[in-house]
Amino acid sequence: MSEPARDPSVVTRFAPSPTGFLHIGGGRTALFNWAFARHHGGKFLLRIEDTDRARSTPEATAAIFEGLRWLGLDWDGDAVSQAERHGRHAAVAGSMLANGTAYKCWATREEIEAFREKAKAEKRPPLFRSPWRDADAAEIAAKEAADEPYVIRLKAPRDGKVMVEDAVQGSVTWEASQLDDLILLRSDGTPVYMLAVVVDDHDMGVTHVIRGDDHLTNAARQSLIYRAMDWPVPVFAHIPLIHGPDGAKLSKRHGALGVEAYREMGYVPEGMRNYLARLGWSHGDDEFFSTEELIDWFNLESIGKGAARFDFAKLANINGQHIRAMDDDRLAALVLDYCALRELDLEAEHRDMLTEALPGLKERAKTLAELLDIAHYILATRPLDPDEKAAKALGGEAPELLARLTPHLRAASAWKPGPLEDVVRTFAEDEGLKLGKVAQPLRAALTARAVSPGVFDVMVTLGRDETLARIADVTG
RNA sequence: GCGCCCUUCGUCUAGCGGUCUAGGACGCCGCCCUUUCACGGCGGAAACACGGGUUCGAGUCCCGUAGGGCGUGCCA
Repeated sequence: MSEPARDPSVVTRFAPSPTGFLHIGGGRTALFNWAFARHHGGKFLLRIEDTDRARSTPEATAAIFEGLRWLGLDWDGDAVSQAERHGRHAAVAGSMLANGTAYKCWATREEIEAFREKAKAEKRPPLFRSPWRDADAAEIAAKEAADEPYVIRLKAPRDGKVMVEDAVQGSVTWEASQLDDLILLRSDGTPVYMLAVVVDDHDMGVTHVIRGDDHLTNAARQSLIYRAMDWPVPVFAHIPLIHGPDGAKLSKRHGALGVEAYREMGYVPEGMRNYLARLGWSHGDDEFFSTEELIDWFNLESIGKGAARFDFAKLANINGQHIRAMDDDRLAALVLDYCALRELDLEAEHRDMLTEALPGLKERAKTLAELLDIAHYILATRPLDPDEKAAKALGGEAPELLARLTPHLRAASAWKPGPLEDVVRTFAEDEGLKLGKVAQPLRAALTARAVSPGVFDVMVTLGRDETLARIADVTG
């Protein structure tokens, strides 16, 4: 199968505003940009849109870094701070003033508001049409002499069409009359988002802008700024947003969490990357794939246009598949990291037991949280507190049965799965019982759960003394 | 209000005019495997929003309708 040619000149970027955490939707946008850049062997840059000073704190920025690192999305070079580039933004606005693609506007907020109200009342688009766009030189000179505050606006075309070629949405067209003379520079001299993005993307050499489709209309406005500066317009790719299970906007209750919340729920980076990639992008019938495959396969053509709903069940499944497929060293590292995150202090002994039991545990867990729960028999100390199902398995004749089994266990030739299984099987046969009838109470006694890895493995992990002690606890 | 975008099983999606009595995955149901739970295997129910065109032929192209999303700031 022939894949599209690689293009090392590709430069993508992820440009979040620091709101205190990396939103899951932002995580996916970052992933797409990253995967696209890595696929082509190009660059993936990071820019923090901290233009809104009030909301931008070092902590908020750190949270973005942390989220990206956890997801395994490495960026090239240092993150760019948009706020630090305000001088450059203002200079560009100055250039536009000079080349006639922008103008100074002294309209007051009241004037603008009144204009919009009137337009709405007359059922016209509420787009402000500044009288200063075509004001005569004398009027402008008067204002400038008076040193009154002004704003710099883009001189947008009033006629014709504005077209954006989008790699995902196709070519999208607006009537020029639907676009207004957006403000480039505020009256306090600071740039507005629309200007800052264009200048930064241009200066950073961004070739592909991959972002949420809530920016589609912005792309039209931004393309006007590119043209005004005679800069090449990057390739736009507006990807559909992620919706909640009910089809409405993603809210806190169904997944609009920071990626760190998923980390806390026990999802692993491999699983998140796989699931997020499949939300809006596909590669034939492939559902489960590695990050290497994602990079190899990722393209803009296979991004869908419709919004995708977030589905925890599928995320859990994909995550479980990755946990199962993971090699034990990687999994052990993730488990220990997760314990630290949950502030679980593991004794060295327990850590070793956990590592040893990983093969049996990972088959049963969809998340690290589940894995730890199934590992309860390792983490808990005697006397165990059986859950409901385990208590049931320990009822009736179970204590007597286990009491009769105990001497056989003591006499086991070796404390290994094979010999132990032989002992229990022989015992079950002698008792005229199926293996399950013995194994289940045994499991309950040893793990206080009805679910665990194979009992014989559990016995080995626990060791002879602990195993016998736990059985003694229930046989009295 | 105006503009732009979207619409295949419950969900994520394949599908780029005939190979679609629409394929895969998750979830769900049943069976098998089995010391539990999982895993795995087998099978099942389940979708082209609606209405018009175009065409020999439409899930695939065009136009409406309905529903949904986004935008419409001296926010980003």
